[in-house]
Amino acid sequence: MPTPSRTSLDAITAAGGDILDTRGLPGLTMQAVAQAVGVKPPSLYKHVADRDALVGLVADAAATDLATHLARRGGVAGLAGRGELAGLARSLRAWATAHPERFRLVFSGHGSPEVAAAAGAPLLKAARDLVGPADKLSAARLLTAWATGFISMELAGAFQLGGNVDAAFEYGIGRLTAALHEG
Amino acid sequence: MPTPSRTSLDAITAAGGDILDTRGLPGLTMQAVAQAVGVKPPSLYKHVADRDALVGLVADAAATDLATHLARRGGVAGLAGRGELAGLARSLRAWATAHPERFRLVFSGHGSPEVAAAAGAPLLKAARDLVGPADKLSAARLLTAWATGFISMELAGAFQLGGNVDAAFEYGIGRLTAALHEG
DNA sequence: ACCTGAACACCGTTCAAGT
DNA sequence: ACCTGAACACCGTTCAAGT
Repeated sequence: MPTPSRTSLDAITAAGGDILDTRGLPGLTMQAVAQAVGVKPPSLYKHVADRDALVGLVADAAATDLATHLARRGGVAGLAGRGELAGLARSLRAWATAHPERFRLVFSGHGSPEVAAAAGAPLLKAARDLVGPADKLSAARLLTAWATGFISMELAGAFQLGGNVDAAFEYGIGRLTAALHEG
Repeated sequence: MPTPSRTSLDAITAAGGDILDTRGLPGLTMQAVAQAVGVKPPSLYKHVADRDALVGLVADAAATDLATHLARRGGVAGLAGRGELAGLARSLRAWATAHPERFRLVFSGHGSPEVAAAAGAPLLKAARDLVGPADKLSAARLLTAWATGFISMELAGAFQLGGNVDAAFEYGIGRLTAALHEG
């Protein structure tokens, strides 16, 4: 007699995201997720291959959330060129500050490359407006690498030497957008 | 009757580094390290508080290794200003490529902030030569954030969109050093 | 067709007992 | 003073048995 699923991939993914936020990646265990969706751990294997696959699902969901966050911000501002890139960088940092564990997971390589690439689309578009199609990929990578590196170091507590971290972020935005604008 | 230690912190740290290289951070277990130094797992707790502390030791050893690698390269080249920063960035990437797991660990926040800061000293010096003392901290952070972000994405396989990754790295060096030089 | 209990291998950690 | 065996809690995963 076929029994309807007592849980679902969506429920599992959502519960995984909540657990990631509150207990970090080490706390994202099969047991914790199973309990959150009201099922015993072995049942999860009917929906997911193993823990790695579950972590990948949570990573992809976070990347998609980030993508819509970036796309919305870009649309609202409607600025072209230099200001658009700056806005995207600030928007990325704001999202990372609100969801530090999700940010770390998105850029850790646990998700699918396709989903991660989709999240970078707004950046690619803004980069093309600034430097033209020939250099847009390199320019987008320059800004993405800097922003994710800066935010990762900030989240890891690597900015112990003092100084204003907000100011350092704005300094980077200013120098980078100026450097790209000239090219 | 006092018994001389059958192992040591140095041996434990060195074995931890080897295991990290070959089996990654998940493979860096108390059991694996104990076996490598010829001891049973409970004995490690006479030398180390817990696994987190052991991981921290390995991270600090890696950061120190990176620091000497960067300092040596800087000394050999002997270039001032713009070329020095570019050389340091390439040197960082070369070290990361040779020891990807150690690189990831160094910038993951598991080590002590003091040791990590010491590794950044050559960069701080090169930045001061280029932009002056007022902006040296922001400038060093700009280059460090970009380089670590770029390399992290490269190691995570985030550069799926094609294009020449080496060329993108050189593009970043060129734009960044130019932007800092003008300031 | 999905869920469960029981089981196994593995891991971190504690502690009393050895030398 | 350091090392060990035994033990405990926890985790991922498999599988036969339930409904």
